[in-house]
Amino acid sequence: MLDIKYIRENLETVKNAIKVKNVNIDIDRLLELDDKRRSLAQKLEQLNVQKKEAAKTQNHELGKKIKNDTQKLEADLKPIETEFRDLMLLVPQIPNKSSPIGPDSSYNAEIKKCDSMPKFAFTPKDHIELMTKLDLADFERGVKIHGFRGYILKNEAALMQFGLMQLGLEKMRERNFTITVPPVVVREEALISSGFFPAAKDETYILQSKGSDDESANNEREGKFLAGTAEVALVHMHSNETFKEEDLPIKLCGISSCFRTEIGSYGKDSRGIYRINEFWKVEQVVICKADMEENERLFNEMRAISEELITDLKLPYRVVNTSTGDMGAGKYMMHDIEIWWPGRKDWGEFGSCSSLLDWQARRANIKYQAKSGEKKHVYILNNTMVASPRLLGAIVENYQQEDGSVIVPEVLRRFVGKDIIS
RNA sequence: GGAGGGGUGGCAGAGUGGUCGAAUGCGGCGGUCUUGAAAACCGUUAUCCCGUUUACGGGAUCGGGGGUUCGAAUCCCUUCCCCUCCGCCA
Repeated sequence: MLDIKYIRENLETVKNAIKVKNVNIDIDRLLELDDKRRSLAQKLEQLNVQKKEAAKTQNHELGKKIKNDTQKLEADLKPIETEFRDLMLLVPQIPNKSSPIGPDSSYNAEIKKCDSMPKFAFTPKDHIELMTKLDLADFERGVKIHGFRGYILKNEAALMQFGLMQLGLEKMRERNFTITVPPVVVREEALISSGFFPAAKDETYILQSKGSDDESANNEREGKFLAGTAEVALVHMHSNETFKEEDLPIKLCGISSCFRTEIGSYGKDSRGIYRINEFWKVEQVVICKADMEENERLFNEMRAISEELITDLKLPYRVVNTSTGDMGAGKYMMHDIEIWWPGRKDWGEFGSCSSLLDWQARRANIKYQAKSGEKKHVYILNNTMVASPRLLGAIVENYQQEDGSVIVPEVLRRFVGKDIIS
């Protein structure tokens, strides 16, 4: 969310952001609603003054009339407020100037690439074939249980997955992140705070809470949702809180299962473990003061942690500066780290490092008291630490040998108990 | 799943229809006293919004939403959360 005052005063900037981010929102309608709501609110305030007077003198006649007028005005105001609020949630963050402008990922710009790319003396197989043959994954039975995009991770793959998570956690601990295991079943508020709702509602699993047989009892009940990332919890956990500047930055790490419907990408990556409905993730979220230099410093720091992990795993990777249309409405800037998958013969996303500035903080109402005394919204950043089993696919494809066996990366051997899977 | 109690300012805690944005205590800030500090005493101390704009005016807020009433922290409905007891269960 942006400040409505900022929107009013920087209309061209906001309109441009809407354009380059490919967001569908009628900004003129928003401004019209803003005018209406402010003028109605003023009238209501005046009526309230009169109401107080009438109540003091116990003037029933006048009071009734004022009450009537108030109710009429309120009835007018309510739908305006609702529509205003709904539109406000769709206004995107103004993107960083360095981000390439373009509607989709084809405009992403490579800004860094590792030194050496792998060379194979044979034609590398993809992870589906490798994992199936080595009994590391069972896709057929996974589908039997879950349906389309189902999978079962098995044997060394299962061990490696939690080894990877553990490696990520060790890096988080070294850097004094607070390690958490937050809820993945979340209320709607949490998804609005973190910015996933209303835009990404399609991608979120909804749970029926209780009393589902009894419609009358269920209508008012709060529905619950399955979070697509621990970011949801890590952002919302501090909603309606005010930090002291000296306590920032707050560095949080969340371990969680993640759930995504992948509606809208039915045709994409329909096999394997690249795009699935449930996976595990270790996520970083950092809350800092509203300062661009601090924001950039932390952004680079967070990205470097991910790069360090990939370097430990000796995987070929690159970093791309994500284009405005691909980064998501709330983001100020986003760098994707991509790993080369020799079997797929393509770069595959490992994770995204993002800064949203105060866009989430305004939704979640997270502030800090600056040393100067004034209260400001915090800046919030997030980055993937480990996402698995996707990462396993990249490992298997890169560490395969001609006979179909897979070497276990050195840093993972202590979790798997062997050097080679065959 | 059943029965009951409760959500009030930074914290504790009064207030059950008007005089309440809210007693009192603690904490915070400023001052008096003191060589300094403590104690004591005096004063002050919520957030948000709108308009005017250095001091200003007004409004909203007692978990959230709705209702009753001339008037709601207070009454009613609903929802969220916390606590106690019983039951069930990992």
